[in-house]
Amino acid sequence: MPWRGERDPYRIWLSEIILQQTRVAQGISYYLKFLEAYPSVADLANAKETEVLALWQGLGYYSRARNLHKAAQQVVTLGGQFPDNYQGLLALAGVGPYSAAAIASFAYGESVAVLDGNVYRVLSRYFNIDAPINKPIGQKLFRKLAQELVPSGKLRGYASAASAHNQAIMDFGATVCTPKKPLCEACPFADSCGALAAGTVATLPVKEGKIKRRDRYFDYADVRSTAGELLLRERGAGDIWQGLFDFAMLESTGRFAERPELEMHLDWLPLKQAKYSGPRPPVKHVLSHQDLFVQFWRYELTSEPKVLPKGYRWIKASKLDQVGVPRVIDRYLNDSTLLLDFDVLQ
DNA sequence: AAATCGGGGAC
DNA sequence: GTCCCAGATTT
Repeated sequence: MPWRGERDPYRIWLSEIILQQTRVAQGISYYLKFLEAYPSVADLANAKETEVLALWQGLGYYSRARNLHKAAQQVVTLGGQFPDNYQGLLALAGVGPYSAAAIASFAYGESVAVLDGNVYRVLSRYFNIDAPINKPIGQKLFRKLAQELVPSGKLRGYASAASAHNQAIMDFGATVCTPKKPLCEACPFADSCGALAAGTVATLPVKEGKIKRRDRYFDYADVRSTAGELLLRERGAGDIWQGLFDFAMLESTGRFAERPELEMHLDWLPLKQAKYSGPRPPVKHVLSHQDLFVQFWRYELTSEPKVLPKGYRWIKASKLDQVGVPRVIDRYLNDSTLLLDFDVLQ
């Protein structure tokens, strides 16, 4: 991991935000990309939010990117230096208890416990605790326990003993005390593990309740101008993908739309005179709380509207990398390119 | 206290 | 299909 042993708070912060609810393997390339684009926190603060979201494209939980940008500007306001303690770090946008503890211990050696999915798992098993880790009651219990275990004092080669401890317990959870098939035979704590003795390893940690999901149906219009530009719309607050760009669309309940419905909904576009194809075979796109059923229609205009509604803009295909688009849109665009190439070859 | 916010990998 | 990931924020 490129951030291993890192002491620069900017780099630690960047890695921790990227790694929230994200596997290390998925985050590494983004970390390197961001570091190259924004070598310092000031560089990040001076960027446009749209540009930051474009770089974040594909990583999900896009509020992290918006808060990353916002926090960078907070730091610049503070004089360009990161807060040097847990409480100060907690005031930065997108920095919660976990990230503040990670930065405070790794960069400054503060004796504060990190509490992430790994730590919940290790502690719940070692101490055989079945309190729910996704409820305030359980989280309070584990926070107290985790903090009691953090050492104070120095340790050669680390920011502090606490820093090494935090790093170690997360590494242990990621490599030995894993969610499925933990390596109990090779575990150095097998002799004193409460869950192993009680036979409850496989049931811990306990998570209560299940998330509610809902189905949504999107009919997207891939509209091209006579010059071959794409019509994109910036997504606003109050829904998924805030700050990213997708196409003009119609959402329907329980089913896809028919072509007349879509064209009536987009009556500010001269779709009747356009060269039309579609719909493409629908795709299912799964989010944490929603199953999206998405269908694409393509229109090549023969004339463009004089003005576009708020949020809409024309974008050249060559400049698509300057805005962030949802994965499902990105996949469609890549597939379209392949299909176009195929048509050309025939 | 509960709901929401992405996308991918392992099983 | 299910679960989980170096969680945070809003309601």
